[in-house]
Amino acid sequence: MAHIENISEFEGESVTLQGWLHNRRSSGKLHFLTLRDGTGFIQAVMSKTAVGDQTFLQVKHLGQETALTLDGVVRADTRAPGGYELDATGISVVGETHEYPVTPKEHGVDFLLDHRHLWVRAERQHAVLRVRHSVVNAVRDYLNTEGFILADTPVFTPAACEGTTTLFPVPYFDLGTAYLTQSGQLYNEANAMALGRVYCFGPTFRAEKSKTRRHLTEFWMVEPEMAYGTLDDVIALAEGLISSVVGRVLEERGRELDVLERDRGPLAGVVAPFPRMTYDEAVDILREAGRPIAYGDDFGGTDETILAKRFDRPVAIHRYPAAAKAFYMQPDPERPELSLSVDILAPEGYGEIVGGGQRLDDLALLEQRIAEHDLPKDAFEWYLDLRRYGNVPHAGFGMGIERVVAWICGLDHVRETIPFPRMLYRLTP
RNA sequence: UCCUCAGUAGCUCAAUUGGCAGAGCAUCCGGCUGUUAACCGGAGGGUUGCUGGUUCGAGUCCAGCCUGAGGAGCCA
Repeated sequence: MAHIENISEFEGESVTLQGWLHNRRSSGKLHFLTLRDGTGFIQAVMSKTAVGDQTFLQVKHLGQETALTLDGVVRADTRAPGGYELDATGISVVGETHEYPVTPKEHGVDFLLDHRHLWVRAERQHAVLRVRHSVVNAVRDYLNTEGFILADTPVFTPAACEGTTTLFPVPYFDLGTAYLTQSGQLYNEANAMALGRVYCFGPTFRAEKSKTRRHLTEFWMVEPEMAYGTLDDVIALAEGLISSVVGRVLEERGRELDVLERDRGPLAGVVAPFPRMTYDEAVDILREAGRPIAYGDDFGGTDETILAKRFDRPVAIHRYPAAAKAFYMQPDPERPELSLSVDILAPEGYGEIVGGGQRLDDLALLEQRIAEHDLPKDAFEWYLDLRRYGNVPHAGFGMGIERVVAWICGLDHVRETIPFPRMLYRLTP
């Protein structure tokens, strides 16, 4: 079976393509039909003499997104965007369509999001989702090759992983309220003590009332965790992972990047090692740039953009003040007020794509931090067991897939990087 | 939660000082043998987000509300 993706293998041959009519341009005796089949887009040329008057007239009245199978001969043509065209010899209409809403002209964001179930058929959206597929595959391949075991963590959780972030409550039979996971990390730590190097990869839910181009309420996150791992191990792993993912997209999604008109230059330079700076150094840079930042504050979106724009590849910022990070971060032994944490900021203003660090492994200090954060100690007893039995240094991070895809594709909003985005004011379709 | 902006034909948008509701695309009809968001000619298509107010007259001015977008905070 021929697909548009590998149509070059069929040059000179008769093929049948199963797909949908993406667009039609007609003259008196020629139809130019753009067909899409899920793997790509191709133009078919249908002449009146080749198919006869009756078929030619029928095709003239087919609407956009009509489902059809098209028979024809594959021909190389320099005028065609993909390098190949189809000389149509026959057509069979599978599903008629009239007045398809998402026309080839411009549309507003609200209209497009209301029609997301149809918008995903558009050429740009098709390209983004194929890039996402490659990103996800590259992540899994890299971690698998590095000896990580996939050990997925639960979506229903009994309490907050990090006390601060807002959670989505769900009624859970007779056991009261469960919450949708906001991170698999705590369970990852348990799995790492069993399997050594592990990762979880699944949806994550944040009920924050964030309404920006970088936020979804439901997003996908990959979280590797390493027993006997350190902060340096985390930074090295993240560098390897990110550069591997970018390399894979450049290798296998060139056509999609062309459709998105993505400049390859900034992506080609994304190779390890990445520049690194401490939180202290970052604060100095921001103050020199005139930002009124108080020492100890976390960085805002504008701050992140200023820092990231100084480099041609992602930058790792490490050793944040402990107060600015979650309760489970290991203190820096040389300066206990700092944490062995790291954020990696994507270039070109795309912000934080990775956050992680070395986990707090001192039982007494962990108990103290849980108390300081007013977290229910009972709910964390199992987590404290990890420090009681076979306790070792360990480290890990989380990487947000949608932000990575948005950056690689050069999009201005993460909502286009997932088939059906979930946002503060949008739950449908 | 706060700040800013927007809502007129299926879609994207115009409408001058408050004075007849418009265009392109889409749809329908016709034309064209190399189009790339094709083009050319014709036709149909309106509760101007909602409620109230000012006025001889409101898409336009006033008040309230609804919906959405961008940003802040927070985060991946």
